[in-house]
Amino acid sequence: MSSAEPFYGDPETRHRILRATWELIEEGGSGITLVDAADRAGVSRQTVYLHFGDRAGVLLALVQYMPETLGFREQLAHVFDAPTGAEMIERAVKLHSTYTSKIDSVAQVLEAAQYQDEDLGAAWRDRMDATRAAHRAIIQRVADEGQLADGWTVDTAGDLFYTVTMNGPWRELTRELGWTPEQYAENITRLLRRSFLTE
Amino acid sequence: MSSAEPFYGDPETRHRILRATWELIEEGGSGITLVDAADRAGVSRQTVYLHFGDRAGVLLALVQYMPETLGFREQLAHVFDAPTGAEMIERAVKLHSTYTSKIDSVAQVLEAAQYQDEDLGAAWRDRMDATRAAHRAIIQRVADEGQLADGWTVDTAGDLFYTVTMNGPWRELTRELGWTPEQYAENITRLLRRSFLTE
DNA sequence: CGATAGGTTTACGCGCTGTAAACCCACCCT
DNA sequence: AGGGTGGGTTTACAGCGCGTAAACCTATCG
Repeated sequence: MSSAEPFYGDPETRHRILRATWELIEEGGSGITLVDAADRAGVSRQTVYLHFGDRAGVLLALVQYMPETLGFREQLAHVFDAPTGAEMIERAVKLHSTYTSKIDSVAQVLEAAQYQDEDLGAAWRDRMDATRAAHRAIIQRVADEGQLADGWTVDTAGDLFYTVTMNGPWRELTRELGWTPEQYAENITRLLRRSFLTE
Repeated sequence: MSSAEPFYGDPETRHRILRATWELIEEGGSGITLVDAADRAGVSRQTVYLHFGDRAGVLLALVQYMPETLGFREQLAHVFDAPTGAEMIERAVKLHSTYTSKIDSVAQVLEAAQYQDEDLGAAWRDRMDATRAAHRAIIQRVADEGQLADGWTVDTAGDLFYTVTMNGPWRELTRELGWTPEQYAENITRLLRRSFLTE
């Protein structure tokens, strides 16, 4: 029942629980337990329940908390400030790569947990939909400039852009195959430009 | 301790447990429990432990069982029979798409579970490495034919080919965005060909 | 006819989740 | 001073799934 509980308790405490959870997931992987998080936050387990209702509630809160504390909105604005569509693609991939390197551990846990809690799943899909819309908008810009290569529609290319730059491939390339985030950005950008843009 | 237990018990029973697990995951998603699997297989919970050691052991066995029962090797051979590298790419993507549509539910569970059991993680990585090698070999063939576009190395293009055709993007496109496996194959093929092949 | 393989039944301990209730303390208000 | 209240703590308990152990059943085979 992690549904939109209004404010409860000291925001400072809430803040600390979220940070603790975040840290723990980054360090220790997925097997994080509420006791761990509570301990790290210097708080009893029950306090966590007071603030977030249940386990999924904590993760749900993290979905908002992370982009906020990392100033994601502002960085995204910079992408849309780009002069050309081609430049937007490059900036978007770069942002995606650096941002993902900061949140991917948590994202991985969220991805897995989304199927076990309805609210959490909905929140996650919300973010995905927003991401997808942004990618589509970029392709739309490319098309408006007459630069979208033959064979693509805005929808198709937008969806491909969105899915190809999802966390899974990024994770595999950087974590398992040893690519740096910069290499990722460079090569994915090349892949996309060659496919989507007219010469 | 799901480590390579030798044969134990009736192979038929083993078979039925695996099929039951497979079915349940396909139907019900990730929250599958050993009781569920045992019940469906018409067997007691302890029998499952006798055959597979523990939960991870069942999934571990599935990693082998699925490609075997689906005749994956043979289909893969057909990919490598292709006359040209470009044709190999097309066949590989097509195979990937149809095969994934049969195993993705289970794959999703395996992906999630791989971090909680060492042996299972190793087995999963094994399969991933094999997949990656196959993709690389295809790109190598393209390069041998002098068809690899400027800017790519075999390694880089191979890794991109491998990661772009991972399950995550496939899942998102088909399950969430409503693409058919055929649309997926067609568009991913277009994406890759445009990027990797010389005109 | 006894041994063995393949399963079943019963039972137990463990860890994590989620809920509930009683209590504690600091602060504010009158 | 004294009562209320908000924010937390402590203790306790039920439930579920995993994993282990031991005793028992029953075909089959030499």
